[in-house]
Amino acid sequence: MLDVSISTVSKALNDSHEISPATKERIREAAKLYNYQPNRIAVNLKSGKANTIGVVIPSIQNFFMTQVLRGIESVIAETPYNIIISITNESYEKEAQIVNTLTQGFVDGIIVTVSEETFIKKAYDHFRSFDNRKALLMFDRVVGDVVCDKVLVDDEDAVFKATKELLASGRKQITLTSTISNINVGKQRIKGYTRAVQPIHDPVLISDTVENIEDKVKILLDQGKVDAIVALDEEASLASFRAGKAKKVLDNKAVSVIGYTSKKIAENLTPNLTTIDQDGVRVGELAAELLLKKLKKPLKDPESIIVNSIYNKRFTS
Amino acid sequence: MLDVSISTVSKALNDSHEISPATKERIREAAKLYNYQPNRIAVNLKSGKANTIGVVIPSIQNFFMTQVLRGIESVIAETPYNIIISITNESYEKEAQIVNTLTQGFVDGIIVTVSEETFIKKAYDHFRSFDNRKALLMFDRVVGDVVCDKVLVDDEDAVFKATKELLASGRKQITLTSTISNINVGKQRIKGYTRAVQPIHDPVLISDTVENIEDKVKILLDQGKVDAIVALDEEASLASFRAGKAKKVLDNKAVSVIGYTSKKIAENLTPNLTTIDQDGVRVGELAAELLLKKLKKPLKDPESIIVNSIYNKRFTS
DNA sequence: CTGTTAGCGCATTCAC
DNA sequence: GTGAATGCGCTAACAG
Repeated sequence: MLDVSISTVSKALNDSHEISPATKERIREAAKLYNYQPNRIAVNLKSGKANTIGVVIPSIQNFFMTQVLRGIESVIAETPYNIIISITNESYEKEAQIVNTLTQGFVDGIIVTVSEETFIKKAYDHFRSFDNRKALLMFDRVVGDVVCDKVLVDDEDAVFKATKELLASGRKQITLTSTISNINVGKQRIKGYTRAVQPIHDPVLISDTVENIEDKVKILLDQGKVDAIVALDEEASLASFRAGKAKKVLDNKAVSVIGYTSKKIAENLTPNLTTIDQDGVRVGELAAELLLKKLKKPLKDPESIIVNSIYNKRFTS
Repeated sequence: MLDVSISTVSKALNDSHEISPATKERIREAAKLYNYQPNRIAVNLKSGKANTIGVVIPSIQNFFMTQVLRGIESVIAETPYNIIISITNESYEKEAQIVNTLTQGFVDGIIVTVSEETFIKKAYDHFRSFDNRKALLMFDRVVGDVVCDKVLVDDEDAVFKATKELLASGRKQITLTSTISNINVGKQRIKGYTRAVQPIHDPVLISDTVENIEDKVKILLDQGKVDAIVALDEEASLASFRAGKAKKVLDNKAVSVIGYTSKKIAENLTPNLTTIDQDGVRVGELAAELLLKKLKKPLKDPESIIVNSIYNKRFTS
């Protein structure tokens, strides 16, 4: 149309040194005028690269995940890579489908938190089978069997230490509540709790739905069998908190509740909730950095990094 | 390798009627064995379709957005389409870049909430310029000038009604707090508030950062110039709430706070927070349905749908 | 400095 | 019922 060949256009737009400044300028103007945009799909197909990394997570309704996303984004923003996020809703089928789709040309690598159903089914083939040249990194909920880079949180240790703190502050009957016992993260945390209380008393585990946790905690409180609760996730934390409020044992400090909750919630509750804080942003940053490293040197051995949590005491006693 | 041509394989895998059941079976087995996956990029390039819709939002750190995402996903899950989500972090540049990338072959249509910076800059070209055959839908924060399908929330009306309720319950000095006055949603809500209080008293607007809101509300409370606060977003709600708690005017019901907050937060605060609830899931569902409709009939005239909010009273007085 | 050609991986006519 | 050839939009090696 402008009396030049197609490849000249391509070269001009890519600022090739073999095109004269004059024609470059003409072509660029025409491109702007006609609002030409190179078809990324074709570029990807040709180059075999996507310049995109995929993030596959079970849910977005939780503070930790949004923090991790922020961390990933802050790192990736400094690179030419784009991010696409997909949500599995804790479904194995959806996870497998998404991982397959993404790795079929859309992305160069993926960052994954494994869904609950996948853990229950122990079905990990979708992580093993895809083209080895795609980079894979798991964070938070990882599968031991699958060989890949990993970014972990010190779940067992963090809960162990937090429980110890409770014991040190004079608590004698500590109950654990959880809605996430099906996934390895939950199991690790239970280990930490158990290891801490074992010398003092038998572990008391309430591993159930939100509603049932609230009811069961109330019963235990009525029986006077609890003076502290360790909650493993936000749902369990709030259920335990509500039970304590209902039984009026929180404001007078008869019972302490500590849990995994966002700062925003913990600080606005009355009384404030003591929490175990995970550094989600750091997890995301490390995950992104590690993946980028692997993208550059695909042959490197897989690494695992552990990010420590912080015990954020907000009660007095 | 299996003594058939490339096109036979393609047809067999796509279940073409021109291939004999026998060879189909052989090819499928081989495909499974070698874990063959058709390259989606190539398929897209060939077909000109992506079977994917893009969701572009400014942030994910807020309950409404996660609800909308759930709504979108529940609808899209019933279709052959995939979803990819991208976050703009309220940045114009990122938004423009993402919209351009996605529409260059990755997606068939996009669902967008416009970022704050884009509103401030009034820079909407990236929404106008892309290929008309891509479908575009805006929700929540929409640009009046841009012609496309829209799903809106009844911002002005909802705040108008809520403020009226406060007045009806005997409140006489209502202050508004907001961190979102730069975007049209915030402006609409301010209109609703103003329209409601105007007959009674001059509007009092605290439009600031979270920290400043908390301080300014405290000052107003000290001066005895407020007996109710309408907060336009979660940050403002919690800042106003903390100020009220600090001044001990909430538990004795001297002051009412109502705001935009997730149920999870509202119900666990003491006292519970009265809220204006947006039906995010419904917004997402409608957005997805409308976009799918447009994908089928690209020539239809743009539609706008308004989703009503619900006033969820949790205080007594 | 510019144009011709081939090929990325697939689906789809059109012959056979 | 099967295979050879063409092209999706682009880049890059090669000629001119």
